[in-house]
Amino acid sequence: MKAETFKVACSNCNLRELCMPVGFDEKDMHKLDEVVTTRKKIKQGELLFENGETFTSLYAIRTGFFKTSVASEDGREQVTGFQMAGEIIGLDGIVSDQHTCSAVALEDAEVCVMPFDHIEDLSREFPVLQKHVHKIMSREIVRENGMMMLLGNMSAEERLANFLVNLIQRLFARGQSQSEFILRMSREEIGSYLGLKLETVSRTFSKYSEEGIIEVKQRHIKILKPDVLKQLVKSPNCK
Amino acid sequence: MKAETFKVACSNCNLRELCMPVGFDEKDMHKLDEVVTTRKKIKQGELLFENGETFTSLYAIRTGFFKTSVASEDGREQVTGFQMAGEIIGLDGIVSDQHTCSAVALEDAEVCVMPFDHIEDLSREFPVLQKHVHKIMSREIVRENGMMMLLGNMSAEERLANFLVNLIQRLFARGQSQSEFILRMSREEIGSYLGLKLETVSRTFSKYSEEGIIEVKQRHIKILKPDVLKQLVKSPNCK
DNA sequence: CTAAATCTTTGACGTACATCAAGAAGACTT
DNA sequence: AAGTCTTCTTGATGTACGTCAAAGATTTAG
Repeated sequence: MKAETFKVACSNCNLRELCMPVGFDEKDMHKLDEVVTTRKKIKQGELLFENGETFTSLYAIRTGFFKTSVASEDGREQVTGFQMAGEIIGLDGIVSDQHTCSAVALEDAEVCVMPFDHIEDLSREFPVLQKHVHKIMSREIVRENGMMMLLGNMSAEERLANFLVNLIQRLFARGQSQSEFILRMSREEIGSYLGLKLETVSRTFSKYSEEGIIEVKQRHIKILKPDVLKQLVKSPNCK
Repeated sequence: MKAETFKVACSNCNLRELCMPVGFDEKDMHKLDEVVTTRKKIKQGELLFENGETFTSLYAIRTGFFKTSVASEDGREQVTGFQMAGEIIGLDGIVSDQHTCSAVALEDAEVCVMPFDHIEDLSREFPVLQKHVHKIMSREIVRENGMMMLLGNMSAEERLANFLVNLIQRLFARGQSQSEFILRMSREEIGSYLGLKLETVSRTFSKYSEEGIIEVKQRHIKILKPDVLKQLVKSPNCK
């Protein structure tokens, strides 16, 4: 059940600053529109791509929310990231021409399909696009370095604080409320991402709640003391 | 104390198949030599680059062995990788024009310095180089996804088995003995990489040793039952 | 509107790994 | 060759988080 497709352009996309390079003049901007061939709608719970699937395209998220995950031989799942509007997914597929993780929509979503061949062709023509692609990939590498720090060194409390602060920052960058939001993922998915069990995630939420740092009602989160939360975060030290 | 530098070429480098793209003809091959400006020697214990340092170049390891690590605000260290001959380091620096991790030589080493500007210029000219750069970055992303699985889901025994099997495979690709080798890193560094304490690493080595899977004498490792070790590895499932 | 299914919370208890500590084995120094 | 330092091993003990279980809360199905 493949979702509908549309023909669209980056040049007048309100997310452009989040997902595409700046510094294009009018003329080049329209050439850049060629990066995106179509849009695609993904319903909640559906796969955008799956482990093992042939890699053809990167996807820019226009609306909605995704999780990516890898699976071990014996079926354990590790959530490797949560992605929202303006973010690019599919980079894992480049190395071997097939995806090594799966991407599932956690709410109804729409993505811009960017065939990687187009991206490569255009980025030979436009150095600013080339640079941008490199930065996107490097950013992902740096993010995962940070996740290794989190998974290898941090306590449950630090992990969850990290998770929440990161979420807040990304919501802020999108002009959404930083103090109140709805989690798109289950406790189990948060746990998988943070290397914890769902019970531990739940207990840690409760602990923060008792301490008056946040207010939790199922998936509704209200941040009462963002500063306390930020103090709990010992993010990788960038000089 | 900056190390000496040399002028050299990829075209006659014995590691080319590990670190550079194949499918170049004679003429292009010599253009590719421009990627590497100089070589640089790094003594054991010295830094190749450091967190916070301005990013200029990627480095291809010619000889020697490195670790990369990130540090948290409060000083905890997370080893993010061990790199050997033919591997490329420095990708973390691209996104913000400064390095976010540090690279230390664990034995005397020599690297090829590849200014990233050159790489970008040349890869606009040579699609095969462009593709190769993309694959290197994607490979690192996939590797780190695997590390997240390891750190988030695996027992100490699985982690160490994973570590050893990975090491063996990379030694094999370099024509070295897969059954006997010397670890270049301390128990503490292995522990940091695997999200364990050095005592746990040591105990797990001892356990494998008691079970006749490996022979351990300090940093000398002999693999007696590679198959048993491989069975312990539940690597990410690639369809 | 009721029933079933799913998700979340909370409690009681277990365990894998961490911590603390001390000795042994190498590795560098003079 | 003796002494110092660092790394590694092993034991005893502690603890943060996992596991198991049951009772709300919420969503979906009929």
